[in-house]
Amino acid sequence: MQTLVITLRSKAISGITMKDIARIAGTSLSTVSRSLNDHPSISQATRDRIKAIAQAHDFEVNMSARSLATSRNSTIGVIYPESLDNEDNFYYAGMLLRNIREILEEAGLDPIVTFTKNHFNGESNIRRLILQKKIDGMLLIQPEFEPADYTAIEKSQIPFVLLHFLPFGFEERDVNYVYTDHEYGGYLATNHLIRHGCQRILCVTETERQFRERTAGYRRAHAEAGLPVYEQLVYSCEATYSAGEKIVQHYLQQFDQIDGIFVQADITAFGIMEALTAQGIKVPEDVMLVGYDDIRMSSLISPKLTTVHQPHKEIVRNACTRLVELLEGRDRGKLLQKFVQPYLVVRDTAPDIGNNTSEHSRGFHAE
Amino acid sequence: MQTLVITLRSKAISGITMKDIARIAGTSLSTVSRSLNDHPSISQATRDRIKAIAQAHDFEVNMSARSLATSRNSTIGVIYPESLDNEDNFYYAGMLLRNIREILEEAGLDPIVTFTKNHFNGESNIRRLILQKKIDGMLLIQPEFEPADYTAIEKSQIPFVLLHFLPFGFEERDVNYVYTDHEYGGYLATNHLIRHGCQRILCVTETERQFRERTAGYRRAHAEAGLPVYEQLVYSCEATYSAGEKIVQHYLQQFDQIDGIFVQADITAFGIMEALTAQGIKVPEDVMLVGYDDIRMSSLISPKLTTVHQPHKEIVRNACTRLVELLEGRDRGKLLQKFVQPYLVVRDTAPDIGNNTSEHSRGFHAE
DNA sequence: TGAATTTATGCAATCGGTTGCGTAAATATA
DNA sequence: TATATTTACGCAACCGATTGCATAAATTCA
Repeated sequence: MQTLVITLRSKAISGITMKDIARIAGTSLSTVSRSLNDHPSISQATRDRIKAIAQAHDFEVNMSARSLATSRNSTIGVIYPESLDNEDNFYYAGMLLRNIREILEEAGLDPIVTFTKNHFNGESNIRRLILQKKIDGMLLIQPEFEPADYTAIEKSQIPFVLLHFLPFGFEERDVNYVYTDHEYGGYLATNHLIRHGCQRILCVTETERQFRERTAGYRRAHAEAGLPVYEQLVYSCEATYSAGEKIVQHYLQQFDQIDGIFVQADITAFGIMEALTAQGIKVPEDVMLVGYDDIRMSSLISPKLTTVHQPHKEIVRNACTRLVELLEGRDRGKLLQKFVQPYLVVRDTAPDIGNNTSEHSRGFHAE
Repeated sequence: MQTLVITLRSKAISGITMKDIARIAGTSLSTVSRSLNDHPSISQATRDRIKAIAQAHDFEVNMSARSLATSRNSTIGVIYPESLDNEDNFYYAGMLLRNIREILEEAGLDPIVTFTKNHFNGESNIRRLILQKKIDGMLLIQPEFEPADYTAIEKSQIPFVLLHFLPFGFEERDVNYVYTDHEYGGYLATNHLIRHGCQRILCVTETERQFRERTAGYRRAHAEAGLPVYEQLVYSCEATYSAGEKIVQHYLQQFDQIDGIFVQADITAFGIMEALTAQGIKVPEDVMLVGYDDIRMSSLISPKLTTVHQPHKEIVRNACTRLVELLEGRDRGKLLQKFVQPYLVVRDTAPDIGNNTSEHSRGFHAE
């Protein structure tokens, strides 16, 4: 189906400019600009008149022109590793992005998303974004940095906030961040299992920082309860579904001893549950299980997963609020280094003593 | 922890400009611009020399300036309804976005995402994006349009492609779109059930267009097989998890008759399976079940879901390719109105006759 | 009422590129 | 060798805003 398209060479039905408004209002261009930006030195009458004209003509400021003149863009870069965007982490990245968009919108900012690849990538996206002046602030969701990237960020002097991840060594640097108290999350999960009678708790972890911290919480819970930690029960592997099946295979002989599992990623928990079921091992009757992340699926499958919930919204809100502060030049000297507290969501795989499958029963906060 | 921040008033370590390069190279500004843009009327020698200088100084073009001069932005707007971003559809939206980002990146374009709210929203995001000149093309993922929005789009004369949804009436308009052949998807699913002996197939649908088309496929499969369609078995409801539970309740008395279910959304299928299990009805032994969407979860739960897969990547690739064409002014007269073919993924809830749970066994394509 | 302020507005430079047009130098043509 | 072309580059206008500085008009003060 072919169509004749007549391309008008006359400038399309594009919006009017401030110059046009000036002509209509019989004022100067500067007056229009100042009126629309609520500059104080404009009389109320003129301001109103000009705003009315702008409104009547559907005027919207040309952001390129404004950016060029002010070197501000009202867009901020959201940068996260490509690996956060894989099928298993999908929900996770989406959750963060969704909250980011929602909160930035209130501040009149647009997020522009880009990735950092894991494999080295000479032509760094970050550097490009900064130099092209497309962004004037950054939300960095990065477990670690390419040295070149971080150098580019620092040299650029554009404001940024780290969230969700905290690369090693950054907790003491003069950097704004919002991070979860994973040690406490690990403690909550393990303590829950111990309080419900578990004595030999398998701990499925990973090598990244936040997992190590969860394991530290696992240890603290044992210590507080006067229980020994069996090192062979601490198992490190990728946080994927298929890893869960391997783990069950690996510990198959020991499931008469193991009475609890703390899996530090829900997706892995699913793999484990599936494999356990296949082996005729029942959750929670034979072994209790607590996950970490509280992804959507966890409340849908059966039995529903008891898990540690990370307060994404709180993380994002804190980070965005701080970033906006920085963009507006407020409190530049302040430093936001916040740890948010996760909480336990008790469901079926490790139910509460009364066995009431209450949703969202919050754990105690650390402080 | 307080820190002393010394804000340098000297213009930060921002990049150099073309003017700087011109000075260094001892040429005019225009020559620099033309060199970097590979304009033909520049000698190879000059071009190389200038590019070398640019490279050596980490030059990146200031996009605001370029946009202002050319009224092009190399960003395209990705616009979808907020409802696609809810917890149940999450994976879905993420899947599309992910593919979009990947494909646009190859073309040197940045996506900028925004939503349309369902509740009326005078201050339309679309209009703002267009008038502010932040985007020079659009990917529209919209089941329908606010009249005001669509008018703004048309008047703006910026290129756009519809994908994934096709609002009523648009199939015959001079509009580029990529859409799935849902009728065929519905046919595939139903035909699979019928061929495996199902005679009374519950059809769980919804009111939106794509669902109606799936139901049309359901009817065609019946007609071809010479089977009657029992209208009371066609049930329309929201595509959510909880709806699934309600449905089982609603049809509880009839499950001695019903031998197959075609659920037009995987997430609803999960709700149904859960409720069926609770009632002691077994899938696939007592009733076979085919879903639609092939979300991640479908291949993870047990029994694994037989479902219709929509080829997101193909949809997105077609749409993006066409959009890039339009942006470059190529084939403006052409019209891309493409239907992509979904295929059936046979898994456990409606296994193949040989009962081999082969993944990704493709259905036959319609043409 | 004249001088000192304050208020409201305009002028013009600037942000960093792109591009039509003009022209000198280099090359091809007769 | 004189002329016609082509090649390579510079000039200057322009894109649409913002903003420091100057100034006319309005207001306050003495």
